[in-house]
Amino acid sequence: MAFGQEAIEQLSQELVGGYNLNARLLALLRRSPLDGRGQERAAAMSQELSRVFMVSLFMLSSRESSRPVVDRMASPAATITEGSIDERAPAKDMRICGGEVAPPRKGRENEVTKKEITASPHSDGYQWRKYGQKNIHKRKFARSYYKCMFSHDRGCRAKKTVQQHDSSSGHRPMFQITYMHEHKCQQQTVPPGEATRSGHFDPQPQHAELDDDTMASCLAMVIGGAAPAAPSSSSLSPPPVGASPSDPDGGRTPSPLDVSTGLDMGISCGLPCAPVKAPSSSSSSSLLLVEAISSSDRAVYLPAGGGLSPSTDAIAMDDTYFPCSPLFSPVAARSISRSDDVPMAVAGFTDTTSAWPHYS
DNA sequence: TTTATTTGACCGCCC
DNA sequence: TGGGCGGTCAAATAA
Repeated sequence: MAFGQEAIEQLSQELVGGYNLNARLLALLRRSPLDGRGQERAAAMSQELSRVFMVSLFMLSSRESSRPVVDRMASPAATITEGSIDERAPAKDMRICGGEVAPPRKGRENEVTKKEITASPHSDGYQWRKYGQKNIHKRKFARSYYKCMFSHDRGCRAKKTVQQHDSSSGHRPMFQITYMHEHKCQQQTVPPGEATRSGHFDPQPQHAELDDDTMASCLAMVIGGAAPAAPSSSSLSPPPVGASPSDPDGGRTPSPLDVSTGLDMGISCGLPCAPVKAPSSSSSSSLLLVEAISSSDRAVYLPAGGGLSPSTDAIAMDDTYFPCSPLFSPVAARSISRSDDVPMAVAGFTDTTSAWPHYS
């Protein structure tokens, strides 16, 4: 599930290979006209690029989930929805419990409407109130219980439980969310940047699923250096607030990038490929690493429009950069500062000399 | 002072 | 029938 350093390096190597290959292909195509031999070489390079895609996707899928690549492309991102499940239906014998099949255990009269596995347990656009937490037998992490914020006012019975996977305690925690009862409160999804005091929702309710175009765009950006599809206008709005990964229960501790902190960084979060601004400080590196707020993952930010140049001089400090995390997960982002005296205040470029994504 | 979260206690289902 | 366990309540606590 979690990406180890070795896996990340493998994936990086694959993508670096794809990048170099594409550069050669581009150079070849610019040599016009292509003779027969040139066309053959271009076709071979294209095939190799396809292989890079497949290998990379396979690595992602085999480490992140057991779902087939194609399946996940139809419903990408780090959220795996199991669809409508009613525990009172015959399927109850196949309860999913940390990826294992557990024996059936009939619960209260709670109609399970959906289960999903996600890195951002609050990405559903609804406002919830936590009403309990319980250590579950043989589970490493406590289960949190939430009610719809309007359960009292509007009689909405919607509930959800959040259970962190035992195997996801490392770099990329994953959570199983179980929803019970449909919302009857006509609650509007929370608009970006509009945080409640509890901060108990994901500010980008719809971002949990990337459409195919976005996915393809991100892939194209990684492999070919093309600019990603323009994100929706809302992605350029001020940075909304995401829940902290270390606090899946939606604690009240403000996020370091809370809107109210007034940070002037152009860091957006939430939507896939939301742009960030490079820091004004000088750097010789080509890579902006940011840490995802909602998943504790780190996303890689690439320069918009031109892809990455082998030359680090090509990185303009005031350019806009787009995220493209290895999992293409639409995550909220906050910057990482290597400076001890200004923790998490400004985005920082790493010291890597590689012109290609490097994860640390 | 208000509101949300935490946490121990209690309740009910299941084995 | 009793114990184990998950779900919920509500007082205490924190922000």
